[in-house]
Amino acid sequence: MDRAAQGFNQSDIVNNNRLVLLQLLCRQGVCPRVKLARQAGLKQSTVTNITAEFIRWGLVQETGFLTGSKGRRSIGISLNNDDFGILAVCLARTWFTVTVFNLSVSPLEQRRFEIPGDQSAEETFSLLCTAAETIVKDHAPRRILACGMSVPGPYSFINNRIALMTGTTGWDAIPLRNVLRERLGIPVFTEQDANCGALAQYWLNPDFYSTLLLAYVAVGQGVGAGIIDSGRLIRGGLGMTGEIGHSSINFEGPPCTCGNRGCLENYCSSTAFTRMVNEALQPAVPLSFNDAASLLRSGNETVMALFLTLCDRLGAGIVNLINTFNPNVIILGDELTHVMPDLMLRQVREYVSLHCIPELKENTRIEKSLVAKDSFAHGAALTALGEIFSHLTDYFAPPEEEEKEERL
Amino acid sequence: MDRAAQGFNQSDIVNNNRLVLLQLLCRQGVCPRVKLARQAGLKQSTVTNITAEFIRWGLVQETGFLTGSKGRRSIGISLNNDDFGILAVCLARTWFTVTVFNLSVSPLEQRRFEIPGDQSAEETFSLLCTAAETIVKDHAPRRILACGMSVPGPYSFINNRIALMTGTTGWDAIPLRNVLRERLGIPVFTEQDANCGALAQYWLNPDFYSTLLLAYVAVGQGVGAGIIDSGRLIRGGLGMTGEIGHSSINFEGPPCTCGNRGCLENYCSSTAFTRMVNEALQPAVPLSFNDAASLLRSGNETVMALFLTLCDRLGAGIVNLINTFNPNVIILGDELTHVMPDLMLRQVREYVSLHCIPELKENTRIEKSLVAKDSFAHGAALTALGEIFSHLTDYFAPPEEEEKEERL
DNA sequence: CTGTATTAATTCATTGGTTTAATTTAAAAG
DNA sequence: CTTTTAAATTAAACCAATGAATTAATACAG
Repeated sequence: MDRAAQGFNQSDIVNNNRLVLLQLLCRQGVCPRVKLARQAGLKQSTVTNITAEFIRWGLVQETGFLTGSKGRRSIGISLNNDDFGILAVCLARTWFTVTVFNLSVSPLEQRRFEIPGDQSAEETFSLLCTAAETIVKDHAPRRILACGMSVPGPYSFINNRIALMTGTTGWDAIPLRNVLRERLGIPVFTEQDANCGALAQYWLNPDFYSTLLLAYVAVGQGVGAGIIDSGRLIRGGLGMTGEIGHSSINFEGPPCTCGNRGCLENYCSSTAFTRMVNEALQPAVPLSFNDAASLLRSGNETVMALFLTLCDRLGAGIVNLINTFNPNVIILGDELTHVMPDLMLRQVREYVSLHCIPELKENTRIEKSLVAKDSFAHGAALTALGEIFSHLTDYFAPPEEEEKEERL
Repeated sequence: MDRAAQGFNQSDIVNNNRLVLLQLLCRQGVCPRVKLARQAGLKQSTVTNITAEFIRWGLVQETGFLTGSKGRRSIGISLNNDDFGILAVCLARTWFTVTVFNLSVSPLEQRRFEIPGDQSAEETFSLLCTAAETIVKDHAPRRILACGMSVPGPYSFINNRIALMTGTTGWDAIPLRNVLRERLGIPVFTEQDANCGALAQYWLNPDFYSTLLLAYVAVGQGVGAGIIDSGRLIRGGLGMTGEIGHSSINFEGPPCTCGNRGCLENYCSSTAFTRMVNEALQPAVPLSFNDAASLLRSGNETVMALFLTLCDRLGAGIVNLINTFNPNVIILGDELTHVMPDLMLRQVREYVSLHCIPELKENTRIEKSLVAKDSFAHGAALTALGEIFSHLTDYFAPPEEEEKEERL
């Protein structure tokens, strides 16, 4: 028995129907009203009513006629991608980006900043705020409605701080969301990177539109997963669902800082890769991740062997993920997958096909990102967009004021 | 961005509101209309309208006055537990039960049948059908609205057959649901046992009413989990979410029939326990699970040591579950947990507290079943009840016919 | 070139639900 | 005994989706 959330009233209907139409428009770009009606399961007259309101608000535009079919020509409508925008902030451990997107989640401009190793969290955050402010100003008069922010690792939703940002310090003390909102003067929404990745894959790849369960696995300095079940992110009790980096693939394995043994992250993250390469090659000066990645790409046999073993361990983690969630699709992303994506994919698929329950394996596609190269920023934008679409009256003039003005 | 399922219309409102009220009634038993209105977020007049309809249908009854408060005395209403019922069929590997429940999911009568080892699936199923038919007839004139069925292991929702019933054979060929529906003449709904367990815990323990993420772990001949996220079962692509028995806690562990190595089930299931006890004690005649369990209860030191290790392995699986799902509550159930529940609980909690990310651990309660002893049957009943509540007009006369009759 | 079938979009009265506000009922408090 | 408080009901108001009729534009058959 699924739980019915709460009692509905008529405003819930219209809010839901507005959301449905906007989501369809966001995915499809230009599209006639009939098509929207069919896809939403609504009547054409209802769609006419709702879109008329959107057009009054300036949120949606008629883009001209669409030809090709037999009967009366249809009028294409689409989200207003000229006057509005969304800011996406993507915070990683060694860099951050600020990106302005239009409402169809196409990037208009991205600015990237490296984070030097000796920079404090406060300094970085201050630069980040300035970068965000600047790019918003530079895009005037485009109205940036809200800001979405992708943060690495689990993010505590209780106090709006980053909870466990492994590999960096000082971020725990910064109330990211509140400060940024203050500086920008627009609502700010935060989501952890793996969830952003999952959102980007789910919403931006038409193939996955009706996927029942999609998992995005971010293989970076840690390993995290974002999981979307029937179109909804699974968040769990504290919003920390998907911390698979600290699930164990060997209960007798080496101890991890988290208290567990044999954590997946210790076998297959960019950190682990760098560590293993350094241990194997014993270079005079320790190699960075990029150095190790270059060696791998250049075909160094020792590094290659390490990488393949790493992929097998990742495969073990993925098998557990499949047995636990029964996803239709798993998408591998983040730093480590970008080094040799096809090799990794082949090796992981191979391991999975040998170790997974056949029935589950056959129904699980394992892919690299097939759409947005920059999943985290796209997902951050989608996070903000979802909030906007769900609370339209916070962003667009409620009709009663308009009526008053018309009488003057 | 959460996906809006589809366009809503007014009938969706009323269907949802009916469902909300029935779920509240099911949980709370007798309760006045005002309370329902407050909890559902609806106005009193709406509740009056909807309950009036329920009373016309005979689905709900007024039970008399409730006193105590200051103003006008309120009228208690509750589900009609006299005239209607639900049949729950619970199929395990060595036994099955048929149980008649009332609409508040209290068991009225249960009949249990053992399955001899040499009995074929067809024979068992035939006996099961007869038992179901008989108990329904014996409860006439109570109208049994539908039948819910709990089946062991993952159940393929594609062709309504049991897909992977480990430890037994022959079940794959039986279209359980269709045959049983034919025999009983009422709708039949199937759900796998771990999901039934999760449903029972979620709906029948008031403490868990607003739990964001609840996991029920069935430690029986295999290990399976049922996971409820925001009141909805997570099902995955094939309805096989929660097959954690075949997630690995040691990628170099012993091979499993599923193709993987070091599967959780091989360390901590009732099957594994029996096997380990036999290997350790080398008795002349192999011990059954019940024999092994008796030895454990009697304090046999060898068996006790094996059991504690088993609990540690289960703990490793639970830690992975916590890191993967971030549940608020984990409930341990099924066969193996019933042997020495408190000892198991203590040992698992201990392992978890030593191996889990502190922040997650502190926010996860680990419990044994605190309500229904017979979680699977209760969950089967809840499965059927949910279907009834969601499709009321299939079970109760639509109003237009009544109006015609009244005119005569 | 004309007529017909087809399809898209709009308009407006209707429908069917929730809600507002007023009313009735009844117990407790002063 | 009156007043206050609260539950339940009732009837009118309200509001979003809908159905039916209308307008508009196109392809295609003859």
